[in-house]
Amino acid sequence: MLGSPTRNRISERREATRREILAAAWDIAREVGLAQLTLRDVAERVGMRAPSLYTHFDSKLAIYDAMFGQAWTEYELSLDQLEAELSDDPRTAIHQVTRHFYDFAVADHSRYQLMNERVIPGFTPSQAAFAPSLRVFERGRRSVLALGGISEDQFVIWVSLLGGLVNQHFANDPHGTRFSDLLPVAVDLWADAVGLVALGRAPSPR
Amino acid sequence: MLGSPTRNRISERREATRREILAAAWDIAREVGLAQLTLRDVAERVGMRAPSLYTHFDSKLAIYDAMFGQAWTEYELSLDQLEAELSDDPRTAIHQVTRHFYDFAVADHSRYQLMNERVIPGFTPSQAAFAPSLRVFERGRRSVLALGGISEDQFVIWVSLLGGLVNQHFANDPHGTRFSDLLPVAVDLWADAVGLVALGRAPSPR
DNA sequence: GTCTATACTGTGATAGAC
DNA sequence: GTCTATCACAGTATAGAC
Repeated sequence: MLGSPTRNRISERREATRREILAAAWDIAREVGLAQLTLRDVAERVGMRAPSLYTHFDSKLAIYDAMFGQAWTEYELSLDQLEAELSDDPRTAIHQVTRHFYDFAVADHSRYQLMNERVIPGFTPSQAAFAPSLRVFERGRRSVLALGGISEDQFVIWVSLLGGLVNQHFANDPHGTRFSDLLPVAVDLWADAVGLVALGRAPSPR
Repeated sequence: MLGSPTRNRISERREATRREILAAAWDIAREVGLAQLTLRDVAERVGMRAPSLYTHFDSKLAIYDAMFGQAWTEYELSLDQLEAELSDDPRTAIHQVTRHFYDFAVADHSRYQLMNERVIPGFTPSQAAFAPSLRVFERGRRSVLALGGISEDQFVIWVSLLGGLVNQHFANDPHGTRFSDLLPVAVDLWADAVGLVALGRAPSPR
């Protein structure tokens, strides 16, 4: 019964409506800010009244939760392309991985806030929505450790540095390239300290 | 006229009431979270009704603004003691400065959110409240650059790394010491990379 | 000047008719 | 599945008592 054609058409329609709602929510979040999102605005954009959204989502936080899952899934998918282009040279590779994350983060402030900051009062991602986030972290961890000679501590420090630079960007130069320009400098600083070599030469002396 | 005794007593009373309101606001923020603060709760704690707060503050955001100024002023004052205790050894000194900021940040999540993250929808600090924050930054900048051989870029990278570690703490281990333990490791990594010597020995090889 | 009572607006959320 | 009506609770503007 669950697999009957009728049942499928209905659940497909439901899924499409959910996606429509989420797309509207993203649009509004980008326009007015993640926290300024209101259910009435979202409903209006999809041609509904606010209470009707409760047919598709349990609460406003459930909408944020689905958006959280979408954002991390989107990033997870982007990793496939990154890994296909990844250089054999460890020094070049860490620059690539860092740049990839940084550019994704900086491209959409609302998305970054939802993914990595807890800006929404009361919001904590559900286990289901958190899953892609965990996978991404593990994948990044393996990528970086695979560069050779990197300790767990050094990996966490790299993560912290990268997150710190993104925060500095949004706090102090959200429309400029100051921290984007600083990114390779920071990566080299870290790579020098952990002794990450470039192919064919010794760790660069600074 | 402005300096008459009556005028002073009145303005002193006003100031005391403002401080009382802010103290109540801090208490509630620590209990229920910075963003969950409501004017009715604040008013109740000081024995008023919510609208009465508007005699002393223009808006809820004005209360956050005053709290922002208080927090940075508090940190600014704490720097006097730090600088009195500061070691002559550059390597030891950077550990002290870093630890001082980290411990202050981690001691009060609401305070840190207000000072360094933009968690309150619509809140941007006023120029007046921002002044102590700018002074602290300049003072920190001068302290670090005075250690010798540090570039502006390297200073900004230190700031980013420090902020990143605090964020990681609140996001992933808010009640533990994981990132506190990692702090000296991160500082040494940075100090090694920028060639910050310890007194009487060469930059430590890693 | 200080505080209160009242009320207006906008929010997320629920109940029940269709 | 979507609507209307309504609720509870925010921040806050206003008028007026003291």
